This record gives sequence, C-alpha cells and structure tokens, in this order.
Amino acid sequence: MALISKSSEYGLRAALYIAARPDEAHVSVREMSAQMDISFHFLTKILQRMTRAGLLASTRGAKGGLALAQPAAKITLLDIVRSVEGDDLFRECLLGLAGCGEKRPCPLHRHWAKERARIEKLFRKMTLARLARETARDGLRLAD
Amino acid sequence: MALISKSSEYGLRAALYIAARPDEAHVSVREMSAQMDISFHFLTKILQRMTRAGLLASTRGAKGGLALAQPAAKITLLDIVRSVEGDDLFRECLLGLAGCGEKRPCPLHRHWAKERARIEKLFRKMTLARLARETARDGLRLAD
DNA sequence: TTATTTTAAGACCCGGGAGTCTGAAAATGG
DNA sequence: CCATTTTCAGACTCCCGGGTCTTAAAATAA
Repeated sequence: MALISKSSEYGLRAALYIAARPDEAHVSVREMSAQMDISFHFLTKILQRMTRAGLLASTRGAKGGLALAQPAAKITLLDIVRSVEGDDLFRECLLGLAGCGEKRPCPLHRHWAKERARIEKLFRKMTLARLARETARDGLRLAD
Repeated sequence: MALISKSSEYGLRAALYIAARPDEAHVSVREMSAQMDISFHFLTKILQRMTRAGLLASTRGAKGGLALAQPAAKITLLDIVRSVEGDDLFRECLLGLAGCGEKRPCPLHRHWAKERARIEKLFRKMTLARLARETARDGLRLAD
C-alpha cells in the first residue's frame, strides 16, 4: 500500500518541477510529461484538478503552460495532495473503525495517533519553496 | 488513501479477537464475522492466507475454527500485515521513484524516511500479546 | 453410516484508480 | 484569416482490491 496515490505523486513532482524552474515562464504539460516520464494525458488530468483548486494558473495557446498561482512559500504538500485526491489524506483509524478517537479508541489508536500526527504535520508544514530550495541545493532528482 | 488495505484491517481485528479470547478454544469464522460485522466469505479468504502463512491453525468440522498457531507474544503486526498483503508494507518513496534511497534521494526522502522508520518499528515491535492485554485492560473495541 | 457443522478453494462480479484517446476551445504567430 | 500550439473536457479501457457465491472436504455427533 502506498501512502498517497499515484496521482498525488505525479502532482507533487510536477509542482516541484514548476517551482524549481529558475524563470517565471509557464511550463507546458508536454515538457513535464517528457522530462519526468509520465503519461501526458494522465498528467494533464491531474494538473487540471490542481488548477481548479487554485494552486496552478494555466494559459493556453502557443507559449502557454502552467505556473504557480501562489508564492511557492504558500503552497504546502497538504494543499497539493488534497487538491488531487480529496480531503482524506489517510484514514484516521488503522483498523478502519468508524468514530475511532480519544473518546472511543480502537486497540491501536494510542500508538497510531502519534505517528499520524507527525505525518500530518510534515505535510502541513512542508512548503514547495523549501522543497525547491533543497532540491536545487542538493541536486535531488524528480525522475528515475 | 489508507495506510493498510481493508484485508489487513480485517486480519488484524480477527487476530486480536482470537488473542483476546480467554479460553484456548477454536473460534469460528462465522462467529467473528457476525461479532465484527465483516463479510463471512471475505473474512474466510483473509484468514486462509494467515493460516497458510503459519500464523493461525485451522480445524474444520463441527466445533472447529481458528486458533493462534504461535504464542501471541511471538506474533507482530508486521507478521500479520505481511501475511495478508505481501511484503511491501508501504512504498519507500513518497514520490514513487525507483531506487530512491540514501544514495539517490528524492526531494522528500530525508523527511519521509524518518517517519517511515518509526512506523515500521511500531509494526515490528507491537505484538498480539501486548495489544490483547491493553485491549482487555482498557476495554477497547474491535467493531463499530 | 448419515446428517450437520465448519473451513478450504476457487470462480465470479462490481467499482474505482490508473491510464488512453479523441475532439474541442483558446491563444499566438505569420 | 489560417495554422500551430497548448490546455480543457469527457468518454473509454484495463486492472485490481473488495466482496459474493458455490462446491468440496474434513471433522463431529447421533
């Protein structure tokens, strides 16, 4: 099981690709799909969702493409994942019990809640700006 | 996205149900599916995998059912999840990049590896015995 | 032996995520 | 205007996890 869907993976990588761009020009889906080896049509669909969510700004026609609609420091991993796959980043209860929480905990609740909170914080605090900076500084990769 | 599959959830709950039983008698799938409100046939299929993996022992016929094949202190969450859904508890790389690791990290690797290790440790250290003990002591629930 | 209870095994179906394809619509450049 | 480049939109296919159903096999009880 993956923590996030493939769509979210692609969305994150594309957002990083755009943010890591030195210039402010629009980036075409065609270029990104080629550079990161992702299906063009599939990536298009994902980026449309991010555009509708207000994370990206699109311009069509020649010289068109996608750009960030907000400063990279304002966009978090949580924003991106949520825009792509909805509001449930991952299920709260490991055992899938409805209403599991402090009030009515499942046997694993105490143990899992701690980890879950850490991951949620990571996604909520991590911005595109910080990731793009680290990516540039350390020469990290966005494709195989 | 859920961290583990529904099959794993059911497998964990059933294992806990059996481990929490005061007596050592075999428990029927019929009883567990009714008590925990899980599809009988689906639960059967999951428990068969756990039986083949050597975690449970089954006896059929009247008075038959399932029991732990090992001491509860020997069975970990990791054992159970692995027996149900294979060896990949969750993908190592958040971005889904092949070969992501210390050598060739993706932009999120440093941040995610830390969390991943904690979760893996939780699953590896947590035994059925301990969970059953806590469940009994605190009156925790295995169903909605 | 016969009937009953229970797991074992596998075929089958359904819905949704993943990915493809086609045809627009919008903007630019000549 | 016309051709090209690009996003936008939606129908379509494929595969797999989740779930149902049927039949066989094993054990017990009468």
